[in-house]
Amino acid sequence: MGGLERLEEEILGQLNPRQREAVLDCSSTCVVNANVGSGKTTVLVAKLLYLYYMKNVSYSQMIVLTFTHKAAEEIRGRLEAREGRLPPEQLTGFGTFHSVAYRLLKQILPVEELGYTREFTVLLPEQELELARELIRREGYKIKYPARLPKRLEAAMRLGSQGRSSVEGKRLDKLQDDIWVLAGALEQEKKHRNTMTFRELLVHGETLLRKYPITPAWIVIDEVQDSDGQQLAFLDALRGRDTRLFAVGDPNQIIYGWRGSSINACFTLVHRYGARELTLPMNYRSGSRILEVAGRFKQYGDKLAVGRESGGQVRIRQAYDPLGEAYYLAEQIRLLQEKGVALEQIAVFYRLQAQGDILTDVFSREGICYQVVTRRERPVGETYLEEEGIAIYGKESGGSHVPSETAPEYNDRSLPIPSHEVDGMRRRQEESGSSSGVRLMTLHASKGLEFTYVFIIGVNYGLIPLHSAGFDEEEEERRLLFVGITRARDYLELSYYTQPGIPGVTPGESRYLQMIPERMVERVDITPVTETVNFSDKALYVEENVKTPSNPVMTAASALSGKRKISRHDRGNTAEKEDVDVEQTPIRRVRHAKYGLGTVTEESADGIKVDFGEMGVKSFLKDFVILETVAE
DNA sequence: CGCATGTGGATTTTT
DNA sequence: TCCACATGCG
Repeated sequence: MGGLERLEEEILGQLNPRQREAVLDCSSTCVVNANVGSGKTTVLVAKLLYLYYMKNVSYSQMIVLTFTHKAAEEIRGRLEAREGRLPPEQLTGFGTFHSVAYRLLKQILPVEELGYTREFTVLLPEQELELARELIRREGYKIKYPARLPKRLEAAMRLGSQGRSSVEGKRLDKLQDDIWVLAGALEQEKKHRNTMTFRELLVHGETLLRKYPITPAWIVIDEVQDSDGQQLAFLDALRGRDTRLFAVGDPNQIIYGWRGSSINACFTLVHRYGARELTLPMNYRSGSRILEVAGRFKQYGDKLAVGRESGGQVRIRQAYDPLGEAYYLAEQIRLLQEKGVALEQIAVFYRLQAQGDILTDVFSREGICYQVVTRRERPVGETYLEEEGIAIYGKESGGSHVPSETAPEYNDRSLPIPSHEVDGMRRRQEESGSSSGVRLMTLHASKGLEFTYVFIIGVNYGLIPLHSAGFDEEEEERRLLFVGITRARDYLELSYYTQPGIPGVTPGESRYLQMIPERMVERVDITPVTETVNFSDKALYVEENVKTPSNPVMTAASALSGKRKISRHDRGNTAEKEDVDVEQTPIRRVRHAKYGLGTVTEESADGIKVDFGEMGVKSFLKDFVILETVAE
């Protein structure tokens, strides 16, 4: 008895009262609203331990669902840190929605009923598209908007045959092409080839679970706020009569509404199952100033309780344009680095991936070590699937059965690493000191991470919130900024462009920045480091910039150490300089890899027109073209 | 074929 | 708001 009590104390001892309440909860459905930094994963793992030791629920009777492999690994890792290594057969219910569905279909559910065999494979999105193109070629389907095939096909598949009849003949269907026929044929073809997409893992899993229910004792879900309709339906089918459901999430961090259903999954669960709702208050990992600012963007639940202890700084800064911003950041980062700050403790967030390009460009030239945090261009899903032993279409599944540790080697298929990343890595190796580099990422990618210094750039109207964001999306944009802000531990800097040079982006600060009371922030107007150059010519720019000693501006480093040397510059002066520079446009000769030598005839903020003589006059987007400036 | 007109989609990312 | 693509007319 004493042993059991000691064990309970060991599991619950580290928790605060609210966390403890969540772990002890035994309602049939419980939704925990976990604020940022409230110890969500700690609670989740404690819950699993508590169920195992105190409630005698074996791990194989639990289904533990996450959205990403990373999250699944973290939970398993923390559990195993306490439990020692657990045999995989006990953990078949642990993993992402998709991997759990996969295992059920492989091992328990009668897939034959749906026209599949146990040897089915998973069809990756690109492969499905390839299959569709093959069908178009083979059957001679006429499909309009070839460039939009992925989206149109997805819509057609989602709506299915019902969607077809409901849309047929109406305005939506006036294109009169074979997209519906293609969708049907593709469905057949996938069954014929014994393969299913990620989505179909859940769809088919749901269908079969409804007919052949399994009854786990507990279902535990991490980050519920991210689930879409299909995942909730799968969950509903997975849940037996006596299954208890424990879901943890944060409605303030719904930033993926655009790819799932627009309804909030937390609210859906509460309505559908009459769930008990609990709230975990925030721990003060961020400085109170930063929390105060974050509170302006919080939409659900209690106001953030702000402790009295000071700490954490928030600054709002004006930047000239994206290039000037990049050089400013390079400077700031160098100063922080000189102060001994580890580069991986510094992060820059932006709204669009394209905004990262100019940063990588400038950082490379300036010798700043960086790392772009993206998942997009790499076959991460594939890598993980292979590690989990999930059979992928077109690759030899080493036998009819489930995962074995013989993972075949197809690493040669991995996509090429973008060159800027190679640069970053090379620099990383050269500089023996820092192991990684400054983190550059979209606000979306920042979710779940934490840094000492955070710079959020381009907080202009038209970027944050994004210009095309409608009324519904607007709230999500606000949550996106909330997520970004709450990643900062000690220092947060928000900046906007006065000359964004991006279509649809208004000069000047976003309405969101005006939502922050002045008393919470310091405002800084910094004379752009870049004001003296025609920003179209990056190469030229660098040369001039290197020669120019940098302005004595207030830096993030000095701000934190208390030394303040703000230099506010006279605006009239700045405007004059700008005028002068815009007018001087020297004749420039450039070289293009394909068209050879040419003369620049016209140039705007993001476009450039070059006369290549016999090859003709070509227009390029500056972001994509590589032009070498030729000296005369 | 060239041109005018209309329409729908744009950005964020995981499995 | 702007851009790419489809369609229809001359």
